[in-house]
Amino acid sequence: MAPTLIRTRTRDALIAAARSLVLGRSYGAVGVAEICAHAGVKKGSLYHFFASKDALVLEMLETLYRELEREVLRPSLECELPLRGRLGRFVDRLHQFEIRAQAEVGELPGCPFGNLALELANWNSAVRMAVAAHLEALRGHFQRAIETAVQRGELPQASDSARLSEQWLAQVEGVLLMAKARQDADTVLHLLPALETLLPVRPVRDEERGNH
Amino acid sequence: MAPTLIRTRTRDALIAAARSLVLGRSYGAVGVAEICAHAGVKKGSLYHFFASKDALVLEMLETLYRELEREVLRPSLECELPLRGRLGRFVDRLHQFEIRAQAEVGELPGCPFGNLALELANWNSAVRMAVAAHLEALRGHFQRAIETAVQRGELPQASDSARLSEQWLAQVEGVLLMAKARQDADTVLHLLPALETLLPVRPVRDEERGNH
DNA sequence: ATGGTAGTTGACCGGTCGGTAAGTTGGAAA
DNA sequence: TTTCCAACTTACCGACCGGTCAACTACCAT
Repeated sequence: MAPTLIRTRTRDALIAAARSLVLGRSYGAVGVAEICAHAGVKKGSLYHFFASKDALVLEMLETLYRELEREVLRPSLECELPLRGRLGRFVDRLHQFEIRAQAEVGELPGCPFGNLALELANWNSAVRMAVAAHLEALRGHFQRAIETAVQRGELPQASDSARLSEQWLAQVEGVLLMAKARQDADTVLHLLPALETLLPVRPVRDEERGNH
Repeated sequence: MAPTLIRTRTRDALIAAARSLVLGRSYGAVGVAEICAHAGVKKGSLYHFFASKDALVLEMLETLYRELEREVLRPSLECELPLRGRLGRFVDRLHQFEIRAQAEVGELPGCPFGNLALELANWNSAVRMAVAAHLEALRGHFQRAIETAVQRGELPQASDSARLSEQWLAQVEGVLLMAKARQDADTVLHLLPALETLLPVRPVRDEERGNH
């Protein structure tokens, strides 16, 4: 009933088209004409619903991040497992996310936020700032998972959760960059488990684990 | 005397301009008109020396990679120090490379090859293939450094140098992505030492080192 | 002096870019 | 039935894209 909940068919089609095309290529390599054609809509309609190409991409990124949180981040990093188990789930969910996106979009997208952060670095735009904010939010998920593990005694009390989360983010972005460059989702499975190695203690043997 | 050694002033200026602009922004965001203006040359001259924008960028990348090898890779990864020392030098040289580029170009470039690999992924062009080749060459430097360390007994004989070099490359690319997104060269110093952590043994204490 | 040639120039090409605005349509409220 | 407005279409804009081309200049070998 709330008017803002009425999502027009055209509006959704435009967001979906922008998502498919921008994830498959890049921001600059996709034009509004192509987005409209892919959505089965004329250009004028795009500018009826969105103030600009930027505004459309901005909203697409918003929905994309929410989906990433719902299907990858929360089910893995916030579950009840110990940290290593959560990491395993994260790698697996991320792998499946890439595979699904590859099937839908036609190209393996890597990390859409990392991609745009690189492409739009030194470009003053609202998109650039939103992308940076999403990357920071992603890092926040990592940091909270680490802090939870510290509280549970799985990691030393002195662990620097801020720096560790940054190193995790760097590793994730680097692995996704290589996966996209190679168009190979399995690269995620092969390289991302190294996230464990970045932790301040070696992989904990079962008999060693517990409060210390 | 050899005719091919006569590098015209114009030619060099075009390569330098392409380097400065493409590193500062991206491939798609820089046009030939802008490159020519930055080089103080008219567009016709560009197409006298280069067959296309692609050909110019291709040659720019070639010289850039040679410089990277000369000033970063070889002095660090191929020196006589133990692996940890070589890694420290690598981090430091890379940090200085970013700072110098930031001073010359105006923007922190991150890894030019990683940037282009992302931007041109799923784009069939000669530039894309050259970029992939340069990334693979970079990984080769890492792998050789690791294999040398194995031969010297600094790492276990069973070390998987191919996979380790891939994880290093991912970490380097990820850190440079974040450094570029933040336009902060110190990010390299803060995050890249994690390369050590990816090695199959914990940081070796001095009294522990030696053949095993 | 003369012809050849590498370098340079400016005008120009078709195509595409993001964006605009006037006009048409259809359905719900009055 | 009339009015009104959101949804949508069509035609168009100026700017810029990578690239072409014929003409011109400067210099060098003959």
